[in-house]
Amino acid sequence: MKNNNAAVIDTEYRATIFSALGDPTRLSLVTKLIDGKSHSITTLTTDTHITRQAITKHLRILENVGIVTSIKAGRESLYVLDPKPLESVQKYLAIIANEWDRSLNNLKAFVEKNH
Amino acid sequence: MKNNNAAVIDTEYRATIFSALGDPTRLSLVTKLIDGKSHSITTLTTDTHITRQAITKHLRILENVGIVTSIKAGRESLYVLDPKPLESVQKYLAIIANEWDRSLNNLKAFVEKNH
DNA sequence: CCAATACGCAACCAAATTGTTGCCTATTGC
DNA sequence: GCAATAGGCAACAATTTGGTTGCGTATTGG
Repeated sequence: MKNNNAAVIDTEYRATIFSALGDPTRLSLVTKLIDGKSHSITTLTTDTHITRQAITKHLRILENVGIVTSIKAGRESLYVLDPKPLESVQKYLAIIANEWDRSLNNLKAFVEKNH
Repeated sequence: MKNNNAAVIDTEYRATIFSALGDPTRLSLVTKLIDGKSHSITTLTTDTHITRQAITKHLRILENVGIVTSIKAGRESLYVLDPKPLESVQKYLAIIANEWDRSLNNLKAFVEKNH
Protein backbone atom coordinates (compact mmCIF):
# COMPACT_ATOMS: atom_id res chain seq x y z
CA MET A 1 0.00 0.00 0.00
CA LYS A 2 1.53 3.29 -1.11
CA ASN A 3 -0.40 5.23 1.49
CA ASN A 4 -2.64 4.10 4.33
CA ASN A 5 -5.98 4.54 2.62
CA ALA A 6 -8.18 4.28 5.71
CA ALA A 7 -6.11 6.97 7.37
CA VAL A 8 -6.53 9.23 4.37
CA ILE A 9 -10.28 8.75 4.42
CA ASP A 10 -10.34 9.52 8.12
CA THR A 11 -8.30 12.63 7.49
CA GLU A 12 -10.77 13.79 4.86
CA TYR A 13 -13.69 13.12 7.16
CA ARG A 14 -12.16 14.88 10.14
CA ALA A 15 -11.18 17.82 7.99
CA THR A 16 -14.84 18.31 7.00
CA ILE A 17 -15.83 18.30 10.68
CA PHE A 18 -13.11 20.78 11.61
CA SER A 19 -14.01 22.88 8.61
CA ALA A 20 -17.65 22.99 9.70
CA LEU A 21 -16.52 24.18 13.14
CA GLY A 22 -14.04 26.64 11.65
CA ASP A 23 -16.44 29.56 11.40
CA PRO A 24 -17.40 31.80 14.34
CA THR A 25 -21.05 31.92 13.32
CA ARG A 26 -21.33 28.15 13.12
CA LEU A 27 -19.41 27.68 16.35
CA SER A 28 -21.81 29.98 18.18
CA LEU A 29 -24.74 28.10 16.64
CA VAL A 30 -23.29 24.94 18.15
CA THR A 31 -23.00 26.71 21.48
CA LYS A 32 -26.63 27.80 21.34
CA LEU A 33 -27.68 24.21 20.68
CA ILE A 34 -25.82 22.71 23.64
CA ASP A 35 -28.94 23.00 25.78
CA GLY A 36 -30.26 19.85 24.11
CA LYS A 37 -33.44 21.53 22.98
CA SER A 38 -34.63 22.16 19.44
CA HIS A 39 -34.44 25.65 17.99
CA SER A 40 -36.07 27.17 14.93
CA ILE A 41 -34.08 29.02 12.30
CA THR A 42 -35.69 32.33 13.23
CA THR A 43 -34.85 31.80 16.90
CA LEU A 44 -31.25 31.01 16.02
CA THR A 45 -31.10 34.16 13.90
CA THR A 46 -31.98 36.53 16.77
CA ASP A 47 -28.98 38.20 18.46
CA THR A 48 -27.20 37.87 15.16
CA HIS A 49 -26.12 40.59 12.76
CA ILE A 50 -26.64 38.47 9.65
CA THR A 51 -29.73 37.39 7.76
CA ARG A 52 -31.90 34.32 8.22
CA GLN A 53 -30.71 32.97 4.89
CA ALA A 54 -27.09 33.14 5.97
CA ILE A 55 -27.96 31.27 9.16
CA THR A 56 -29.84 28.70 7.08
CA LYS A 57 -26.75 28.10 4.97
CA HIS A 58 -24.61 27.62 8.06
CA LEU A 59 -27.13 25.18 9.52
CA ARG A 60 -27.10 23.18 6.28
CA ILE A 61 -23.32 22.94 6.44
CA LEU A 62 -23.53 21.69 10.03
CA GLU A 63 -26.27 19.26 9.02
CA ASN A 64 -24.29 17.89 6.06
CA VAL A 65 -21.50 16.75 8.38
CA GLY A 66 -23.96 15.42 10.96
CA ILE A 67 -23.33 17.93 13.73
CA VAL A 68 -27.00 18.92 13.75
CA THR A 69 -30.20 17.29 12.60
CA SER A 70 -33.43 19.00 11.60
CA ILE A 71 -37.10 18.11 11.53
CA LYS A 72 -40.00 20.02 10.07
CA ALA A 73 -42.70 20.98 12.57
CA GLY A 74 -45.49 22.86 10.87
CA ARG A 75 -44.05 25.94 9.30
CA GLU A 76 -40.90 25.69 11.39
CA SER A 77 -37.64 23.85 10.85
CA LEU A 78 -36.27 22.68 14.17
CA TYR A 79 -32.59 21.97 14.69
CA VAL A 80 -31.00 19.79 17.36
CA LEU A 81 -27.34 19.14 18.13
CA ASP A 82 -25.84 15.72 17.53
CA PRO A 83 -22.57 15.49 19.47
CA LYS A 84 -21.30 12.25 17.90
CA PRO A 85 -19.11 13.88 15.23
CA LEU A 86 -17.76 16.26 17.85
CA GLU A 87 -16.86 13.38 20.13
CA SER A 88 -15.14 11.72 17.21
CA VAL A 89 -12.76 14.60 16.56
CA GLN A 90 -12.40 15.25 20.28
CA LYS A 91 -10.99 11.77 20.72
CA TYR A 92 -8.74 12.29 17.72
CA LEU A 93 -7.27 15.42 19.31
CA ALA A 94 -6.82 13.59 22.60
CA ILE A 95 -4.89 10.89 20.77
CA ILE A 96 -2.63 13.48 19.19
CA ALA A 97 -1.83 14.91 22.61
CA ASN A 98 -1.03 11.41 23.90
CA GLU A 99 1.12 10.57 20.90
CA TRP A 100 2.92 13.83 21.41
CA ASP A 101 3.81 12.96 25.01
CA ARG A 102 4.94 9.52 23.93
CA SER A 103 7.12 11.00 21.19
CA LEU A 104 8.74 13.44 23.60
CA ASN A 105 9.46 10.69 26.08
CA ASN A 106 11.05 8.60 23.35
CA LEU A 107 13.22 11.51 22.32
CA LYS A 108 14.19 12.14 25.91
CA ALA A 109 15.10 8.47 26.42
CA PHE A 110 17.11 8.50 23.22
CA VAL A 111 19.04 11.59 24.25
CA GLU A 112 19.72 10.23 27.72
CA LYS A 113 20.84 6.88 26.40
CA ASN A 114 23.31 8.51 24.02
CA HIS A 115 24.62 11.38 26.14
CA MET B 1 -23.68 43.06 29.02
CA LYS B 2 -25.52 42.55 25.75
CA ASN B 3 -23.39 39.54 24.92
CA ASN B 4 -20.74 37.69 26.88
CA ASN B 5 -17.68 39.32 25.36
CA ALA B 6 -15.10 36.86 26.64
CA ALA B 7 -17.16 34.01 25.21
CA VAL B 8 -17.28 35.72 21.83
CA ILE B 9 -13.52 36.19 21.82
CA ASP B 10 -13.06 32.54 22.72
CA THR B 11 -15.40 31.57 19.92
CA GLU B 12 -13.38 33.61 17.44
CA TYR B 13 -10.14 32.08 18.67
CA ARG B 14 -11.43 28.52 18.58
CA ALA B 15 -12.88 29.05 15.13
CA THR B 16 -9.44 30.00 13.82
CA ILE B 17 -7.99 26.80 15.28
CA PHE B 18 -10.75 24.65 13.80
CA SER B 19 -10.42 26.46 10.51
CA ALA B 20 -6.68 25.73 10.44
CA LEU B 21 -7.46 22.04 11.01
CA GLY B 22 -10.29 22.09 8.49
CA ASP B 23 -8.20 21.19 5.48
CA PRO B 24 -7.04 17.65 4.63
CA THR B 25 -3.56 18.79 3.62
CA ARG B 26 -3.01 20.68 6.85
CA LEU B 27 -4.47 17.86 8.92
CA SER B 28 -2.05 15.39 7.36
CA LEU B 29 0.80 17.82 8.00
CA VAL B 30 -0.19 17.78 11.65
CA THR B 31 -0.20 13.99 11.56
CA LYS B 32 3.29 13.91 10.07
CA LEU B 33 4.52 16.20 12.85
CA ILE B 34 3.18 14.09 15.71
CA ASP B 35 6.53 12.30 16.00
CA GLY B 36 7.84 15.30 17.90
CA LYS B 37 10.72 15.81 15.51
CA SER B 38 11.39 18.78 13.27
CA HIS B 39 10.77 18.49 9.54
CA SER B 40 11.88 20.67 6.65
CA ILE B 41 9.45 22.00 4.08
CA THR B 42 10.88 19.81 1.34
CA THR B 43 10.55 16.73 3.54
CA LEU B 44 6.96 17.59 4.31
CA THR B 45 6.28 18.03 0.60
CA THR B 46 7.33 14.49 -0.37
CA ASP B 47 4.44 12.01 -0.77
CA THR B 48 2.26 14.98 -1.67
CA HIS B 49 0.70 15.83 -5.00
CA ILE B 50 1.00 19.58 -4.52
CA THR B 51 3.91 21.97 -4.78
CA ARG B 52 6.34 23.10 -2.14
CA GLN B 53 4.86 26.58 -2.22
CA ALA B 54 1.42 25.26 -1.43
CA ILE B 55 2.82 23.32 1.52
CA THR B 56 4.62 26.46 2.66
CA LYS B 57 1.35 28.37 2.66
CA HIS B 58 -0.35 25.67 4.71
CA LEU B 59 2.51 25.65 7.19
CA ARG B 60 2.23 29.42 7.57
CA ILE B 61 -1.47 29.09 8.33
CA LEU B 62 -0.71 26.47 10.99
CA GLU B 63 2.05 28.67 12.36
CA ASN B 64 -0.17 31.75 12.54
CA VAL B 65 -2.54 29.98 14.93
CA GLY B 66 0.31 28.48 16.93
CA ILE B 67 -0.15 24.84 15.98
CA VAL B 68 3.40 24.67 14.64
CA THR B 69 6.54 26.69 15.19
CA SER B 70 9.47 27.07 12.83
CA ILE B 71 13.14 27.83 13.13
CA LYS B 72 15.69 28.48 10.43
CA ALA B 73 18.57 26.05 10.31
CA GLY B 74 21.00 26.92 7.59
CA ARG B 75 19.15 26.83 4.31
CA GLU B 76 16.31 24.84 5.83
CA SER B 77 13.15 25.89 7.64
CA LEU B 78 12.30 23.34 10.28
CA TYR B 79 8.78 22.93 11.63
CA VAL B 80 7.73 21.39 14.92
CA LEU B 81 4.27 20.72 16.29
CA ASP B 82 2.99 22.66 19.28
CA PRO B 83 0.02 20.78 20.74
CA LYS B 84 -1.19 23.51 23.10
CA PRO B 85 -3.83 24.98 20.77
CA LEU B 86 -5.02 21.47 19.96
CA GLU B 87 -5.39 20.66 23.64
CA SER B 88 -7.33 23.86 24.07
CA VAL B 89 -10.01 22.96 21.52
CA GLN B 90 -9.92 19.33 22.60
CA LYS B 91 -10.97 20.38 26.08
CA TYR B 92 -13.62 22.63 24.61
CA LEU B 93 -15.14 19.71 22.68
CA ALA B 94 -15.00 17.56 25.80
CA ILE B 95 -16.93 20.25 27.67
CA ILE B 96 -19.57 20.33 24.95
CA ALA B 97 -20.05 16.59 25.27
CA ASN B 98 -20.39 16.94 29.04
CA GLU B 99 -22.82 19.84 28.76
CA TRP B 100 -24.82 17.79 26.33
CA ASP B 101 -25.18 14.93 28.80
CA ARG B 102 -26.14 17.35 31.55
CA SER B 103 -28.76 18.97 29.33
CA LEU B 104 -30.27 15.64 28.41
CA ASN B 105 -30.43 14.61 32.06
CA ASN B 106 -32.13 17.88 32.95
CA LEU B 107 -34.70 17.35 30.21
CA LYS B 108 -35.28 13.81 31.39
CA ALA B 109 -35.76 14.96 34.98
CA PHE B 110 -38.14 17.67 33.85
CA VAL B 111 -40.22 15.25 31.82
CA GLU B 112 -40.37 12.72 34.65
CA LYS B 113 -41.29 15.35 37.23
CA ASN B 114 -44.21 16.58 35.09
CA HIS B 115 -45.51 13.31 33.69
C1' DC C 1 -60.29 33.92 6.62
C1' DC C 2 -56.47 36.39 5.87
C1' DA C 3 -52.49 38.91 7.46
C1' DA C 4 -48.45 37.74 9.60
C1' DT C 5 -44.97 34.43 10.27
C1' DA C 6 -41.53 30.85 8.87
C1' DC C 7 -39.01 29.21 5.49
C1' DG C 8 -37.20 27.69 0.73
C1' DC C 9 -35.05 28.71 -3.72
C1' DA C 10 -32.25 31.23 -6.94
C1' DA C 11 -29.36 34.81 -8.57
C1' DC C 12 -25.88 37.53 -7.55
C1' DC C 13 -21.60 39.60 -5.40
C1' DA C 14 -17.11 40.44 -2.98
C1' DA C 15 -13.58 38.48 -0.74
C1' DA C 16 -10.94 34.65 0.73
C1' DT C 17 -8.84 30.21 -0.26
C1' DT C 18 -6.03 27.01 -2.69
C1' DG C 19 -3.14 26.17 -5.92
C1' DT C 20 0.13 27.33 -9.78
C1' DT C 21 4.41 29.34 -12.17
C1' DG C 22 8.44 32.23 -12.55
C1' DC C 23 12.22 34.07 -10.62
C1' DC C 24 15.46 35.32 -7.10
C1' DT C 25 18.63 34.61 -2.91
C1' DA C 26 21.11 31.92 0.41
C1' DT C 27 23.37 27.80 1.84
C1' DT C 28 25.86 23.56 1.28
C1' DG C 29 28.71 19.70 -0.07
C1' DC C 30 31.67 17.65 -3.48
C1' DG D 1 34.34 27.48 -6.20
C1' DC D 2 30.24 26.23 -8.12
C1' DA D 3 26.37 23.34 -9.12
C1' DA D 4 22.73 21.61 -6.60
C1' DT D 5 19.55 22.20 -2.92
C1' DA D 6 16.24 24.84 0.13
C1' DG D 7 13.25 28.17 0.32
C1' DG D 8 11.23 33.14 -0.12
C1' DC D 9 8.37 36.49 -2.80
C1' DA D 10 5.02 37.97 -6.12
C1' DA D 11 1.65 37.62 -9.62
C1' DC D 12 -1.89 35.15 -11.31
C1' DA D 13 -6.15 32.05 -11.90
C1' DA D 14 -9.95 29.15 -10.44
C1' DT D 15 -12.96 27.85 -7.00
C1' DT D 16 -15.19 28.28 -2.62
C1' DT D 17 -17.16 30.92 0.95
C1' DG D 18 -20.16 33.92 3.27
C1' DG D 19 -23.30 37.04 2.66
C1' DT D 20 -27.11 39.69 0.36
C1' DT D 21 -31.72 40.58 -2.00
C1' DG D 22 -35.97 39.29 -4.19
C1' DC D 23 -39.67 36.50 -4.44
C1' DG D 24 -42.60 32.54 -3.79
C1' DT D 25 -45.10 28.96 -0.83
C1' DA D 26 -46.98 27.01 3.32
C1' DT D 27 -48.65 27.39 7.95
C1' DT D 28 -50.85 29.62 11.72
C1' DG D 29 -53.33 32.40 15.11
C1' DG D 30 -56.49 36.01 16.18
